[in-house]
Parts: sequence; C-alpha cells; structure tokens
Amino acid sequence: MEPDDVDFEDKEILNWDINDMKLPQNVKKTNWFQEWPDSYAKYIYSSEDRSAQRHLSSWAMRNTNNHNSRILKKSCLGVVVCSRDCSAEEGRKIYLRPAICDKARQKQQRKHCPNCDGPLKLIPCRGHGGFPVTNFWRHDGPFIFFQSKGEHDHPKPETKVEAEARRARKKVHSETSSASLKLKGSSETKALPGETKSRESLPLTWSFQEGIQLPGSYSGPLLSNAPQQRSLNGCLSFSKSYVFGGTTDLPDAPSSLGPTKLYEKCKLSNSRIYSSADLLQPSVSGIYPDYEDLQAWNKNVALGRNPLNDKCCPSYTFPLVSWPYDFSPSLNSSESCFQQIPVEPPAVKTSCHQLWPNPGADLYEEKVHVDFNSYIPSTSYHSPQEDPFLLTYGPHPHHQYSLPGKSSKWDLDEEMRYMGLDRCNSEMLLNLCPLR
DNA sequence: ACATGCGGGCAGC
DNA sequence: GCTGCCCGCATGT
Repeated sequence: MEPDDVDFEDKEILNWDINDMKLPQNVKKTNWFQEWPDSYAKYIYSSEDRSAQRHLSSWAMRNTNNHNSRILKKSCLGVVVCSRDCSAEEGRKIYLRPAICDKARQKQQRKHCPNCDGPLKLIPCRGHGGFPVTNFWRHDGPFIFFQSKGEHDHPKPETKVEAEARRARKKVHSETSSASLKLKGSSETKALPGETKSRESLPLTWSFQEGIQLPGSYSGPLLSNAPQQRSLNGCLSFSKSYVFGGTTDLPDAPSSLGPTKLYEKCKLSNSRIYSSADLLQPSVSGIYPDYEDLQAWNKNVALGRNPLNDKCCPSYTFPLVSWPYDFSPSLNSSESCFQQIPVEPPAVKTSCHQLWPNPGADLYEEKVHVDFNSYIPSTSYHSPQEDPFLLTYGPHPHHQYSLPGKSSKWDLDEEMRYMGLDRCNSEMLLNLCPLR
C-alpha cells in the first residue's frame, strides 16, 4: 500500500510500539505468522494464531528477562557453524540451530561438526547495535503484537523442525548403532553416537548462496522410519514455495530469473520485492519500514537468506492465491527450491480482507494439524525443474472457502481433489521430501 | 533431554 | 530506570 493510501487509522496502526500503553485495537487485518522476522519489523497476529501464541520463530530465540510480565522478550542466539567452514556435499554449509537451553547449548558446542568432525562454534547475533536481535511479544485483546529490533547479521540456522528432525535421526542412528554394537560385541567408533559423517547426521540446511544442487541420489533415511516421517511436515513447506512458483493465474512469471534479476524486475514493476510470505498473508497495511534495497537484497543472499522469503514488501497484499497450508515452519531447503523457481506475482495492488476476512489464523491452525503419517512417499526423486506439476501447479483462489472444520484432520486426498489433483500428484508433492 | 516461560539478581550505562 | 545477561525453577513435549 502506498503512503497515500494509508488513512489515519492505518497510520495509527503503523506507528505503534510494543512499549506503548495502548496498542491499536482497530486492526482490520492481521498478519500471517512470520517464521523469519528480521529487521525492525512489526506484526499483528490474531490471538488465535497458534504459532504466535507459542511465540515461535525459526531464528533461535531465547527468553530474556526484561522485568515486564506483559511483554515477552526474546533475544537471538545466532547460529552454530563449523569452525573449519567446511562444506558438505552439494555445497551445503553447516548452519546448526543453537540449543535454546543454556546447558544444552554448552553441550552442543562441545560436539563436533557433523560433516567434517571439526569443532563447532557459535556465531552470536550482533544485529542490534552489537547486541542480539530482540523480539518482543505482547498479547493485547484479540491480537498478539510482535516487534523485532535489529537485523540478523548471521545466516539462518536450522529451523526448529529441522533441528528436531536431526536429533530424532541421531537418536535412531544411535539406537541402531548400539544395537549393532551389541551384536558385534565391540566398540570401534570414535565419534559420539549419531555423529558419524553419514548423510543422516548431516544438517538439513545448506547455504543459499552456494546453490541448491540437490542430490539426486539422496533418497536418504529421511523417510525410512517413523521419527523421520515427522519431517515430512517440514518438507511439505515446499508448498509455500510452489504457491509462488506454481500459481498459473499469475501473469508474467519469470521462472528463470535469478534473485538479483528478479529483484530488479520487482523494482521496475513497483519498487517492491515480493515474497511468498506476502502472498500467504493478508498483512496489516503499511506497517513495515521500507528498508529493502539492492544492497540489502545482496546481503540477504550473502547471509544465506532467501530474500524472496523475507518481508521485503510486506505491506503488499494480494488476492488469496496462496495454498493456505504451510504445514510447518519453512525449511531452508524449501527456500532454496523457491529460489530455483522464482515467480513474480502480479503487480496488483489489492486487498483481500473484504473477500476473505482474516483467514490466516484459522488456516494456520489447519496446517499444523496435518497428519501425513499415512502418506509414505516413495524414495524416488523428482527434480522440481523436471516436474511439470511443480511448475504449473496452481491452487484455487477460492479454495479457502472449502476448508474442513478446525477439529478435523486434513484429508490430503480430499485436499488434492480440491486442487484438481489426484493421489498420484499428491505423492509427487510428497516426493519432494527426499530432496533434503 | 530439551524448549519455554517466569522471575530474582547483578552489572553497566 | 533501562537493558543485557546469568541463574534456578517449573512446566510441557
């Protein structure tokens, strides 16, 4: 929304601060949950938004006592990297999620790089005047207000889902190892259980800047047992990317543009960069600082972020062309895939709340309850580039009217029928998971 | 085991 | 007073 379009009430919404005595209550549109809030962002979530209720972030944020029980403050822990700066196969960098618990974090730093066995080191966040970026949460009426201060000066760590999945795999691997050791009656491993250099111990994240050459041979153990299936939720956040990349009703889709060119194209079109998050959420109009420029864009790329997935122009809202199910916090891998298929949304300045009043929170609830345990994809690998389904897939704009009730778990087959897809195609979607 | 939230306490500005 | 940070404790997953 352009400044001219911001009326008085919008300005009021624009100017709030988390420390204000009174926060705006005339909020017309709440934001969809932001997994990677950065810079001096402010969001207003519905109090029904479960992720907001849990004060989640894909950054590793720890609770900080600010002696104010009304405002929850969290500070960023940074990212754990390999001190040798090693690269795994396909150029993946080691960006581990710092443990939130202090003791667990100390323990974590005594461990070794899952890739090269070198020592790990914690890169602290210094993005807020030399101090960690801080996030503030405040519940007020029907809203949850979020404010971020500082700009992360380090790569994105694993998401919580990824870190949990990795721990689960380590646990499985550890149990498998101990079982086989019992059988062999010998101990030969120097590394700690689960810390071998096997693929299953590798972090799930890799650097954005080093490309995303996905291992075609990597069917991996990810889908081979129950704990790992949980990461399907994370895998399916691919959908978020393909919402963007596959929305066929969006004109002028530059599927082959790189990030910088896409940025330039966005600049030319309306001095804004589009993000999938924008597509996914009806935003509070015009409450975000317009801080993005090409330098920031390049910085984001250099920091391993996908600028397309950041809030580059969050004040921009689109008709709801999104697949409303995010399933989980996004994965860096999905972001990387998103980079592969960047598609520019239409330069349509519009607001959707009149048609779909604040669907965000409820929809998000749906997506966190999806149960895919019964859907075990095959381990065959479908390259996104090769998969016409992924390139042409377009969710139905009116789909959000057809949601099942909150209480029901989502029936994927039914969902796919809504999407005009059959089981075969739904499995193709799930086959994206081995990409990781 | 770990994440998360709360609150006491201390130190620096 | 504000802020950052450490710590212990409780609770939930």
